[in-house]
Amino acid sequence: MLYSIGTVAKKTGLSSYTLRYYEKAGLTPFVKRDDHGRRIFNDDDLDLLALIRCLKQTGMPLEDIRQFVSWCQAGDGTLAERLAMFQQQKLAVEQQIHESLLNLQKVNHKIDVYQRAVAAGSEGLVDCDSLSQLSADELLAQVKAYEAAQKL
Amino acid sequence: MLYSIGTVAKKTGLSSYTLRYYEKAGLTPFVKRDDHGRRIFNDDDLDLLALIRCLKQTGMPLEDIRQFVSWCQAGDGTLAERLAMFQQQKLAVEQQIHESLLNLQKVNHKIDVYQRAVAAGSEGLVDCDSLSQLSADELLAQVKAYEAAQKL
DNA sequence: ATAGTCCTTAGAGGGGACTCTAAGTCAATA
DNA sequence: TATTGACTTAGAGTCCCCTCTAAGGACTAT
Repeated sequence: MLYSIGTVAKKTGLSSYTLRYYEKAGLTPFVKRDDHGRRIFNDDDLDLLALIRCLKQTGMPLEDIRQFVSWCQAGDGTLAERLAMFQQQKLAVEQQIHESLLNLQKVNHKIDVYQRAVAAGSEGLVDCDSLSQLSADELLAQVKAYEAAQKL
Repeated sequence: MLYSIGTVAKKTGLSSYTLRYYEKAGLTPFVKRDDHGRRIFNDDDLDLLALIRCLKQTGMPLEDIRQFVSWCQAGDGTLAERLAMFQQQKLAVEQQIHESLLNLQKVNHKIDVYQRAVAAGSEGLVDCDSLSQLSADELLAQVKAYEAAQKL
């Protein structure tokens, strides 16, 4: 299957502006053109776009993604570099999850505090910073409950 | 205890530039001055800064944080708003964790693919997109192992 | 007493990632 | 045939969040 930029924009959630911007930034050198100079995307391109999207979501700068794509273009000689990149990105994502869990904990504590404050009618009546930490198990139980709810 | 802006910068990891920028943006109207006009932070201020940092980490725009701080300044009449804000932010953080777990899964899959490719010497020899999804339990086991390693 | 360090202010500069405008081409439809 | 709509390009503008500069004042150590 072949797709125009507009179709790809709808399918990926990236605007056509963004898709052209990505091309200019060297992220999508693989996209071909038709005989009128218009971009045509195929299914492999969509897969790679999805991967680019994933990497961007994990906080990787466009420049690093560009590097990765150019390694892909360069062929099998760059397999080790690509593996190393993903291994590093794995650490980054794990770190993000770690921080998000800590943030969730703080936010949950605040919800608890404010619920009691609303009930009491005043913030002064509740202990606002006795941050009774949840255990790792309790945190994981929260994540698990959430995932169950989402059928992840 | 009282602290100068430089001390606070070291303690919080926010630069003194950033601390002044936050004040200009209305995030820290609570910070007092000494008789030379220099900012002096107390321990409550550090607590609030830590909270601001947490909210920012969860992706909240500075403008929304400013709103929250002004609710705090306004007193008990705004408790419900603050509770609602944290409840909404809880959903945001849970969503972030959800996405991070999916990203971790994709990255892990890529690591697997590239490890096999490196072993085989070519990308062409391995199935690159049979994304054999991990179960939620396996994902959680990963998070748990990571947390155990970090003594969270 | 002189350098160094810290602070103040207003305002300019920068980076990342878009987001859009303007002017033009092309193909299909009423 | 005329218009609509999707596409092209280069380049300007925007948004968020800093990050720094310049010019100057005050304290601290040598």
